[in-house]
Amino acid sequence: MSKNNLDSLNCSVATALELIGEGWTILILREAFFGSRRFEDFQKHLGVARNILTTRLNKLCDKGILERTPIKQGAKRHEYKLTPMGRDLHTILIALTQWGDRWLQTDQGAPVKFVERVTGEEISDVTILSKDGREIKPR
Amino acid sequence: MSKNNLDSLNCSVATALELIGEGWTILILREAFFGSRRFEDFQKHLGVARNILTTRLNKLCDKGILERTPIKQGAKRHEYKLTPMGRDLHTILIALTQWGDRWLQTDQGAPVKFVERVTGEEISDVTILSKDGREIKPR
DNA sequence: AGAAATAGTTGCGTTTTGCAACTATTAATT
DNA sequence: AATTAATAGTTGCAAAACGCAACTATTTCT
Repeated sequence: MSKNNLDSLNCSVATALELIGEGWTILILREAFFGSRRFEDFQKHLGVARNILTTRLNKLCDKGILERTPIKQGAKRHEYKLTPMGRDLHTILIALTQWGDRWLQTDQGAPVKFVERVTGEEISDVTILSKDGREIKPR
Repeated sequence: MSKNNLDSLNCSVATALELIGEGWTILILREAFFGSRRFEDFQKHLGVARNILTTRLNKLCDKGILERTPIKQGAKRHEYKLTPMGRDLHTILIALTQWGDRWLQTDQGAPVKFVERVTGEEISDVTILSKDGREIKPR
């Protein structure tokens, strides 16, 4: 997939995919949402090759989706945290998860449920709403 | 990205990405939502290499996201159409588009707006709702 | 100080992509 | 019906991306 081709499509989806469409990137972001912060966390949970993880984390930081901050003040080691731009990817992650749960049989059902932190209630399916709040179906 | 690795994560996101996470696949699906049906439509609009397009369309058909149907009854040539499983990807496409529009500067603003067919009204941002309809923010 | 943990880097083989030319079949034109 | 153009791939080869395992360099812990 040549960068030039995608650019020339001049489309938000194409541009977004240049940032988060490479292999492992979305899974790395999912791990970040689930609380992973450090290189070894991501590596152990995902089993991704270390050199690939390095390049993905670097790119995500460069593009402002993750940020590197010291583990504690004065420390030399750093951790990778979602920026607001990164946290805003939650709709994509949840839409992906729910689509997967609806259409792809896994052996053990839906292994992860999203619940509200405050109430502990499960969230509902992602829906596309019109500006006045009615649900919209495709086409 | 080894298939084995992803499988062992046993996660809807990982499984979903095995189907739609390869290069060009999501853009092909976007074209399908925009009305492309035939091989040359996809190829011309995206500029994707023809051999890649072949393998992606085959996989999407194999997995039930697209289906091949004769262009008209009795015709030898076929077209690629979204199945219900494919149409249900609209949340992911819209979430991606809206994230891109919010965070990625393109030279000419948001080039595509999603509108309701019936009313012509623009749709609102994708939000994650709790089961009783309140909006939920990440964390 | 010494040992263990952490965070990468490096080299190399494999796989996936991209490109362009070529082929085969179907549909349109005369 | 024969010829031409359009459509839908296929093939071979070069370039880029990925995967693996071993190695290195810092930090942190004891």
